[in-house]
Amino acid sequence: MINPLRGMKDLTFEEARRFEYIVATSSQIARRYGYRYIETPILEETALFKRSVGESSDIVGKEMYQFEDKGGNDVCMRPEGTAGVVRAFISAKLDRQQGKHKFFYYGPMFRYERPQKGRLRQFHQFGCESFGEESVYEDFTLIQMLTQIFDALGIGYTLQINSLGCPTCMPDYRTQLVGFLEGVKGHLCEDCNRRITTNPIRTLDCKNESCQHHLSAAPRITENLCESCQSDFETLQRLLDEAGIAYEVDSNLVRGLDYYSKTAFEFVSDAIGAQSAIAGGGRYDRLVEFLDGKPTPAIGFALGIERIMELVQMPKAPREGYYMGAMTPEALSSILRLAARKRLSDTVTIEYASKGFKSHMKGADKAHARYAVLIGENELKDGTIWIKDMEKNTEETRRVEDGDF
RNA sequence: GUGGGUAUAGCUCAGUUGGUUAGAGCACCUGUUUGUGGCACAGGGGGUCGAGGGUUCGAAUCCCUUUACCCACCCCA
Repeated sequence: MINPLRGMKDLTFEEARRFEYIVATSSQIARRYGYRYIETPILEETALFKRSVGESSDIVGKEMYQFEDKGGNDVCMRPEGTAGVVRAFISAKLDRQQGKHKFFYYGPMFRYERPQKGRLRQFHQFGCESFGEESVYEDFTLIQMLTQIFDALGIGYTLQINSLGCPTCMPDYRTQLVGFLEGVKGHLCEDCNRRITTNPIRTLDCKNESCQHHLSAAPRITENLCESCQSDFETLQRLLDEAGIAYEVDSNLVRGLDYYSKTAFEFVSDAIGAQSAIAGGGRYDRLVEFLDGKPTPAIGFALGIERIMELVQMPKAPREGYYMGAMTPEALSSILRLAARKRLSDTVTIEYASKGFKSHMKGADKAHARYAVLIGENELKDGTIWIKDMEKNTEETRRVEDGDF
């Protein structure tokens, strides 16, 4: 027997239903905020991710499905969605227009990690990217949209926010932080020592307790923001307060991808194990430029569909459509004709085998059909069908007219 | 990459100090007189006990090896 590869899963039945429901609910809400669907390739040039996600990140450093294709190209299965959308934005030359563009997407992402609860090698994200909007009101709106999505899905969460600064204030802060880190480097773990040169900000969210202890006195980005960043961060908090959206400021919240600046946020659940982030995002005003586009402010988020599948409150599936069956073999051709007609507008399940009444009733129940439609000898003779509403428990015999009933 | 745990029916799991043809619940199929689903009752199909080797008269059970999965570290949505 051939099993799926490690860290890859089939979704069927109830799981597939959850998946569809999350995508449908999220898409519907995103559309209300002006987002439109975008589909980008799963396979991209490796350079795209190296330049956007960042070579210092673990994702690019050790988790990518990277290989050479038959044409000798260095390619990668996308490990996240933003890079591809930004690349598509630039490829379509939308960066040369002045307008605002909002896109949503969903689909598989690939990271070669050790699987565990809430972490697969092929997993799915739903995401939104907003281009051309500089205002912090957009940051707020995006967060608001996420709360609306989670509320619609019946999911509880904690919202954490931070500001990562911008090219004006970040370099100074970074220098300050490196200075501090050099002073305590003897007490920090191996990873953090490496990060001092590769990506010092990442030390802040090191999970090592000893590191956290020694980093507690580290300078905080939120206390070293430039005027513009500071004022935007304050505005964001005021807007959230006014909207009644609860949040925590976590100055150690550092997104794992290098491209974020200013607003960064994360939605966390305490009900799904160690992999608790259910959505994350932030502003990436410099990314379009890094990928050779014209400077364009942008902000986005992604949510992890599999993680949310464990939390979503599903509405009860109603009985739907028709179950049709014959109680005498001669009636099957009538069943087929009627089914074809009904299928122009409704879901129809056909039982090809001629069976007893009770057996058909069981079949209709199992098919979760709203209506059971049967033809026996009497009905065939009279040109009628017998139909029962499985929910209301009402039944009648109807005449077939114009091939329909 | 590092730890720990678990592998018995489609699913969730029992299986006593090694002892006859390996069990339960759920699910599935067929019946309970050719006309009423969910309920009940009766019957049925389905397992080389993850794989390989060893100890033994005898192994699901003890020992070794191996693989897969799960959880945690790490990473992140």
